[in-house]
Amino acid sequence: MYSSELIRGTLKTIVLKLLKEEGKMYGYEITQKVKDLTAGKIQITEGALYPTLHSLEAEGFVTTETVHIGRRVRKYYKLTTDGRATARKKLSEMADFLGTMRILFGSDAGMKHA
Amino acid sequence: MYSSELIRGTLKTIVLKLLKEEGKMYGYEITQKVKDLTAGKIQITEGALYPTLHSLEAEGFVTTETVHIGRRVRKYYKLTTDGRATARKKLSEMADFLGTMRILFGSDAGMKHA
DNA sequence: GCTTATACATAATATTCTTATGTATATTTA
DNA sequence: TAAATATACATAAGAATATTATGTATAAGC
Repeated sequence: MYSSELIRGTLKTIVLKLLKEEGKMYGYEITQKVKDLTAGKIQITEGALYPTLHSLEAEGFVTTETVHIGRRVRKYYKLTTDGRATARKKLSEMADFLGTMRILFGSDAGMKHA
Repeated sequence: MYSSELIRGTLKTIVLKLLKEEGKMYGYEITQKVKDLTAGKIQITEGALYPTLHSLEAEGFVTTETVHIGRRVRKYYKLTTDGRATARKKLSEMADFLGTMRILFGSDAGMKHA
């Protein structure tokens, strides 16, 4: 796990990226997907995720659909047209930002898997 | 300029990195250096920087030396032994984190200058 | 003389996260 | 089969870290 301050600020962008790729996802699924993709290094907490999802909905970037699985409830999130535009913007900003970080921290930073 | 949320959490690490490289720096110099290195994309505000420097000092990671330039005052910051160890740790964490971000956002992310 | 740059600092506010707590169903394992 | 773990949602109190605004003062450029 990273010291949480680094992850701070990236959550919304991560969620938008996943929704853009997967079409629709529910909260718990998002936490597991991120955990998988990052080998457990990033573990999104529920206290952070659900408020973020709710705020994305309030901003009109996602719509929800509630599905019953047996007696349990799942709430799927999916991007709106606005949400797709925002995702594109945020993702391009993130790509640019990561490039800038690589300049700041040396071009070998973040290349462990190369 | 990036939407501020992305930069959030990286400030302390940026400062430690610069101090490690430059030996000693004063506050204003740090803001200019970061602005230069990032082509203006990251502009550290004073309200963020000075509290951060003060907290690094309170934690024992830097010492200060006040120098008079004419009638004006400059406060130089320099890493302690503890500070150097922390810098190493933070920088390696940052490198790892950037690698993880590149996995999450696609390996072309952050490679604009390649 | 006026504007901009240099150089420090702090306070009120906003944002975003952690930690703790709550509810409930489903599955695995001892 | 009882207990533990996993699935699945949610919110509230508090902490951390930034923004924005404000304050003080000297130096340089136009």
